[in-house]
Amino acid sequence: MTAPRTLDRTLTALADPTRRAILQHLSSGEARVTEVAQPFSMSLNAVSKHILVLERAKLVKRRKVGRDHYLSYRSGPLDAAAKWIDTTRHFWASRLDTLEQLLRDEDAAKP
Amino acid sequence: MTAPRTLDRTLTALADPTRRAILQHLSSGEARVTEVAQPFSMSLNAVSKHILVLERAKLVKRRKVGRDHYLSYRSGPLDAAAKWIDTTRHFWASRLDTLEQLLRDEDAAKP
DNA sequence: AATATATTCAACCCTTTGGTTGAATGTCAA
DNA sequence: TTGACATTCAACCAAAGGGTTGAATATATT
Repeated sequence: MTAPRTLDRTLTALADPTRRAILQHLSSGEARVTEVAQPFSMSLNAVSKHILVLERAKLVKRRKVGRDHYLSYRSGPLDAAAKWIDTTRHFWASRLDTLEQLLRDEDAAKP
Repeated sequence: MTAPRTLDRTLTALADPTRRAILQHLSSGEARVTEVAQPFSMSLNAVSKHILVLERAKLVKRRKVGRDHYLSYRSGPLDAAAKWIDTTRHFWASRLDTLEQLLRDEDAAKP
């Protein structure tokens, strides 16, 4: 299972449009920090911070080559988050279904 | 499609263990604010605020009966988030696979 | 050696967030 | 009506988030 703190970090990282856009951009392959920052209207430093958040969440990996830092997308945490959400969702759905069934039965019993 | 702001709110709401626990609790049916707050070691007011966050994200619906507020879980946003994550994930996976394929081909072409 | 480039570090500034306490509001029950 | 209960509102606080600017570091280029 995914530790709660890990899930926190993953979801927090994903809960920001800039960071989602960064991941989007990295989906087509590695890119350097400056390249990743280029489309945004904020400072390079701001993007650098966003990248750090993604890195802490292990959604992005960094490979340093000389002065260049190559960033790449890592699928692990997103897979884990998807799995968590999905199992939780299904679990809840079945619980709610059961409840509904129960209420329906109770209704049907009323003559 | 889910509006970005909506997705932000959903993910932000989920990125907190207290709020996830609240949803967990609501999965077994409606509950009043005090009931929901009972298991936590924080003040009722703090929980009330968390509920508000869940409500803004439409993950929780409130039904007032006299002085009691009955809270219930709504599946919509979680379904949407799951769908978003999943399609994004698959899209990226295919992109990365394609890239890998490309590199493999290029490698194979080298005599 | 001097300069330009890629990136982070550090300090600062707002705003938001997650928590507190105390008072206010609305409803039920004696 | 008086008092207990369920809930929010309001003010406050400390910490975190997202942004800025300017300096520092490390590597390339000339």
